[in-house]
Amino acid sequence: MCNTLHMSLKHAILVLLEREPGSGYDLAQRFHQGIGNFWRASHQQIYQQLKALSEAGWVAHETEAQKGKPDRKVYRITPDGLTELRRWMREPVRSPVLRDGLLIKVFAGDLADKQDLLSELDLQLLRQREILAAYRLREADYFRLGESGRRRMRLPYLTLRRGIRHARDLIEWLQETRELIERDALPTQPVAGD
Amino acid sequence: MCNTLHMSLKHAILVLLEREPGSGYDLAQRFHQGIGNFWRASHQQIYQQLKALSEAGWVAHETEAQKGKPDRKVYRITPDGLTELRRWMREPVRSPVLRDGLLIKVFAGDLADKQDLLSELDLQLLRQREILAAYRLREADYFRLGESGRRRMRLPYLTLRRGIRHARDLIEWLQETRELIERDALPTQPVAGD
DNA sequence: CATTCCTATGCAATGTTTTGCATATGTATA
DNA sequence: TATACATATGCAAAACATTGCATAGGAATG
Repeated sequence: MCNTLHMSLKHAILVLLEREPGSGYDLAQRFHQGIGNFWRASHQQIYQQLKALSEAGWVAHETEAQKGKPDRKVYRITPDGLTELRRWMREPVRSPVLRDGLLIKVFAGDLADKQDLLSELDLQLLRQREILAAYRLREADYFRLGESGRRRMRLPYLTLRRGIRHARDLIEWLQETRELIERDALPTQPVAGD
Repeated sequence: MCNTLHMSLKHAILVLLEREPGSGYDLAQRFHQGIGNFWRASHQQIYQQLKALSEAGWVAHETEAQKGKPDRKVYRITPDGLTELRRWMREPVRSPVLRDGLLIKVFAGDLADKQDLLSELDLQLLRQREILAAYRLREADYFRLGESGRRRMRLPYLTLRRGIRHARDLIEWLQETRELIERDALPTQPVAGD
């Protein structure tokens, strides 16, 4: 178990637990917030991985009884887990998997009804604008922090900047692409810049 | 079999076969080229999916004997496959999975040696610059096409534009992030634009 | 008082992707 | 003449991810 080189959901979990111990439920929330911008995981997946991490000895837990609510299992990273995390940090990352169904649809757009394709693009525009708005709120929170808070949250904020840029760039592409498809037009210029 | 709603590697393969029949090997090449910019697949995966697609009746193949080399199985999309592909084209896409280990490392950068983190960023910069250069060559090819060729390749080119933008944007982020980490500095302004 | 949502956990089955191996020949390079 | 690389296919096992279900009580809404 856990003998393959790259694994990353496990390490994403270890990173979160290194910052602060928490239950599977907590982790699911935190994935939905911060780290979830660049690594998504369902609660089932998190519970499965916590089990595997326990078996590997990289995390440990204590059960906390709660009145009314079900018990919480509060996980924390172990010294072995920290060692493993540091090892992983030194190893080069694999390039992220690219899997965007929307681009397949655009690529093969001739097979679809033009209106369908346009509404798909509109839907994505809507979603990305919502995502960007949420990121902008978090960014504003960051800039309301004092000097020391900003220093402490510097690295997470740098990853948020990546998310903001990504959403902003995707929105621009969606807009330009939508317009070209609607007008049945060809792009006249290469993508600007570098 | 094949009863789940969203599946996309299968559909990416169907899209390629709709454009032109080919063997598993051919498809692996084509993934590496065009569609591979937004959907990557190893040859093992392609062979597995071709088998599943055959069993579902969405593709069919004939074996072509070759002198010297092993036989090729040339796959083509069936009428049922085309029906399925059109159905899939009308269904909304799931949002792409985000899984970027580099961002986990930046997020948790305090655990790592600063030099390690910087060289990781440099490595990514190098890779992305190479990717961007390759995209730019393909873009130049596109603009050398005549009016009719450009019209025919319009949609694939629009997806290439997405790739170019993405690489360009990532490079900018990598540069700015690298510099901030090197200088131990805080970003002074929110990400510009919208 | 019924319905829905939130907290909190998890199993079982299925589906997808990766990893590691295996085969076989032709052509080009050192 | 070794060695490597490109063509061409695939199996088996493990790892990873998704889907659907299940439990259970409290708090809020209608």
